Amino acid sequence: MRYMTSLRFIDVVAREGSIRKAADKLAITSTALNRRILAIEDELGQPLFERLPSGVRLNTAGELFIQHVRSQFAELARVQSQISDLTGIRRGHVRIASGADALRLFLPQAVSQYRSLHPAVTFALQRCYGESAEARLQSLDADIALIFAPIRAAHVHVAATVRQTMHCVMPDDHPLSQHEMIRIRDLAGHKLCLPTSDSGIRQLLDTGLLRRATEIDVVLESDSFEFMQNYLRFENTLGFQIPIALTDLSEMGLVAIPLDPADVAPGTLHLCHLKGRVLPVAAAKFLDEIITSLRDNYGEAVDQ
Amino acid sequence: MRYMTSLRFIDVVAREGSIRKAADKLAITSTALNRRILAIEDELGQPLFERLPSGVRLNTAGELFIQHVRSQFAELARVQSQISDLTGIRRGHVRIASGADALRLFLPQAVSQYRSLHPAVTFALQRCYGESAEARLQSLDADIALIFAPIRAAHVHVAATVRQTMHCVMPDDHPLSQHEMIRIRDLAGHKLCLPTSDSGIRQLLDTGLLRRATEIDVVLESDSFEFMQNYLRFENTLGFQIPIALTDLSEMGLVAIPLDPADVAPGTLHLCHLKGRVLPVAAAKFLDEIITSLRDNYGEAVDQ
DNA sequence: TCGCGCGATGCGTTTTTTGCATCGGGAAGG
DNA sequence: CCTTCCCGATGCAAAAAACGCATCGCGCGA
Repeated sequence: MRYMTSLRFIDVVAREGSIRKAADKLAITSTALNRRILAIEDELGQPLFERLPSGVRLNTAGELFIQHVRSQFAELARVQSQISDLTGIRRGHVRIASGADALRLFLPQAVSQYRSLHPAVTFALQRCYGESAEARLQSLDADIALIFAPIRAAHVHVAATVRQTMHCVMPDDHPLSQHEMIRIRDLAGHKLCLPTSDSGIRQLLDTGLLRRATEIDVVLESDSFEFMQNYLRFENTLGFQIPIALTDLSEMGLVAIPLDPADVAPGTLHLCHLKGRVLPVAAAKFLDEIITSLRDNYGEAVDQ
Repeated sequence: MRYMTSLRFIDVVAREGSIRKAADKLAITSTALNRRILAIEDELGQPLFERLPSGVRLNTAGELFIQHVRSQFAELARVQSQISDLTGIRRGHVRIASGADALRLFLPQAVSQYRSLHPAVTFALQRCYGESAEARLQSLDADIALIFAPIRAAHVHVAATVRQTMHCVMPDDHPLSQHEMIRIRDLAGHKLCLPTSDSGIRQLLDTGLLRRATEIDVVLESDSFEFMQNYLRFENTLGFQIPIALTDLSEMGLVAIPLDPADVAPGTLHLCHLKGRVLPVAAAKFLDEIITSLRDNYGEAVDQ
């Protein structure tokens, strides 16, 4: 929308921290951009940016204003999507912030199923962990977040939760592969692959392992589940995963066995959006879909 | 704010129902206005107005959009007032929709007291009854409403309520003037002045009188409390009023005597704003003030 | 001390917006 | 049935706004 040009510009300047960099990104001259900002500050009666030698930075008023600007964008998107829905064709763009877990299989399936019904809806999937996912909701860079970690920020609304029991993944010829359930003490003497510590899985494991004070043998850390899963096939080690991230293991010669919940507490996957925000039609309906899908596939412990 | 010009224009067109009339009001030519509207419709991808021979009218998409536009204005006002508050000077404009009751004495006092503390805050007071006050909250033409009537619309949030016992107003030489409390049956044989039926007072009275099936003698109806109160001094009749609207009666030779609550149920004065809306600082603080003031002056039955 | 990168500003040019004149079409009135 | 009036839409020229270029002043780091 044309009338929002100045607002869009301000948003970019705030993100870039420099008028010249923002101007580059927007493909205009710094002159024009600078004057737009001066004009708005003038109309508002006070500056939004502090001028530093290295660029600009939002002041307190600017922080308030930029939040308003971003909510305007989100609101406009919502209204547009609502209007499009009147014609019968659902349009829109849904931005999802998710941990790597749900990006493996669950979200690809869910998104493709939704898009087969509503081809005019586009998606953006951003991989990120707990706190940064919450931040993206706040800055309106994401509509929906799937967070496998405790929710910290008060501005996040949890639309649904799913309990996820930690699983151990291993080659099917691994010594532990015949267990029905694995205890922490069983891990002693085995080689482990762990996710990096920003992952919710790792945080749960750390809590469990620490409590049991078990001597463990970590041979590898990675933030890529795919890498770790493939690595297990070459070195006979143990990986960890939650159900939502479990792909079809058997054809890779792998098995997943639950850890005893008494040792490692089940984690909780949260479906969230920004509190107080009315989501665009497309995003709201997609959220409904995945809540239903989670309830159907990962069962019992889904709350509204 | 300049960047909102097109939106302001659209709002005026929607209200006027005609591009040419709106153009007159905005002191521009219909050409310019027309093209702005076409431009926005073009950007949005679909028309917002139906073209009638006599002018234009919002279609469904337009209704959705205009609501968005108005909420943008309200939001901007809120942010501006919040930013002004940073500098220590509270600025803003508070629009209040109220029945005639509170406009007599309570609101004049409350507003003047607030303005003595915050002279940069301006006020608009709109006299209107129940349903239309609710409509003004919805269309964002008012920030706060004082409604002496049941709340009908779901979009209205009640911030506080005050119970108001119905009083009978009469010259101090009236036969009933020595009563401690008046029953409906006492009214038989006396001449009455009643507010018009859009008033909350009248509605309460009608309920009470109907239930008692008392024969009453209505000599006069008016929507002006001031007229009625003055009229009582010339013809020895009975008027009705609630405490918040009672001015200093004794110096006019009038007295107010409560009606028995068993006969006429006490009414409820509601302080409302639009549900889900964040009020501008000035409006929010004023609301706090009058809630406190009501609690102090009209006592017991104030809820949050 | 010099050079670099930053935001601000004067000035000529380009793009956008506006106003005037006019068209086509439906509604009301003779 | 025709005329008249008022409506929104549109071509074109003038006015206004936005833009880009060149340049200034200033603080930081080499």
